[in-house]
Amino acid sequence: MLTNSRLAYHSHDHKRCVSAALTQAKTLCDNSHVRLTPIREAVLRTIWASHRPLGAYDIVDQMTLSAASGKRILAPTVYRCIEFLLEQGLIHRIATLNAYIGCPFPGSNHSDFFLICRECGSAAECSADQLNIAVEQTAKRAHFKVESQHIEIVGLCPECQDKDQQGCLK
Amino acid sequence: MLTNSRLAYHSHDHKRCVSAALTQAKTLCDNSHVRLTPIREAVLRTIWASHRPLGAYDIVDQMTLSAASGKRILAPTVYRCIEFLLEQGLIHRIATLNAYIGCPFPGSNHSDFFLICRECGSAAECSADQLNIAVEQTAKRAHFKVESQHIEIVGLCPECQDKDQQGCLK
DNA sequence: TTTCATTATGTTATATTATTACATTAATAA
DNA sequence: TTATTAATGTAATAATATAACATAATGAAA
Repeated sequence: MLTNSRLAYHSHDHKRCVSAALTQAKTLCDNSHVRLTPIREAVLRTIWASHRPLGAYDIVDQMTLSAASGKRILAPTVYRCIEFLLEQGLIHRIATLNAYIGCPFPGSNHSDFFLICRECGSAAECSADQLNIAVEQTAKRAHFKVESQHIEIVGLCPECQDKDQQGCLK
Repeated sequence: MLTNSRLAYHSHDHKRCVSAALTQAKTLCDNSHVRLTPIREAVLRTIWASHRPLGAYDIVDQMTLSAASGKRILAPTVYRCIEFLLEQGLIHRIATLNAYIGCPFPGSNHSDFFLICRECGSAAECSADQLNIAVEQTAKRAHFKVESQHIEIVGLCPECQDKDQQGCLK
């Protein structure tokens, strides 16, 4: 099983996540002969600021903040970058949240399986053959031909389970 | 496995789907001591007009059309009914489409597993233990505690596969 | 039944998310 | 260079969803 759950839910050197994501992005875009422009890279970097899915207008705000001398990045620009990054498989849309998250293993086989912590907001991605097979078999019994799948799980990540045990939540 | 895929994807006497849904809704609301008011029932009926997920403003438009003498039903009213029906498990939100669909087996165990045909737009719901187990096990390997799940599959329903074979699509 | 409290709906305004249309600039190819 | 295509800037607006507050309907208690 492929997953970034260790990183997503525990404190770690996040700079390494970001640089790994950017390196992979550059390689993939090179190979696909598409351009990872400075703005697209900046959007990707903004989304990778944490393991929490980020809304489109959060990205707009963040980028406006971090841009030199308050240069405004407007919604259509951000949406165009999001569209590009989705097409290249570098980010995913978390549909139940209308939010976007970086893909930790772009280019690899995907389950499009997300574990979203309702408490801390962090989301991990997993890819598991067993799950894909179960989806395929269940669909098959309905004579349905699967082309893409999207699975969102909401619950508690390991850290927030601990806090919950200790009565630290709510 | 529980599914309404036969009905969802093939021509059938849809009036029976609607009346079954309304009967179940009344029973469930009675048992839960909540009120299925005329407006809530009308929204449920509108959503059940087909097996295709319906957007909130589609519901607004449909209801305005079918209401006597063009009485306008406004967005907040519809959203409040949607909220109620979601809470009672009588409808589901298809997150990737921002749209709503009737639940064919409210009150039963759920997988929240939807098979959405990209061609005809119809969606079937399935509930399969095998799938729930696969989700649970995959989450477990990430030490994640599942509280709710939502699975959307996009592809081709049986009828549209046939049409595709015959070259009738695109 | 009357009164009170609660729940549901009506109405206006507005917040949030996403896209269209068109102008301008930058990158690539002939 | 020049032509072509791709990317970005900008203003306006569409589509989806909610807030705030007024009014009406319902159910429970006196």
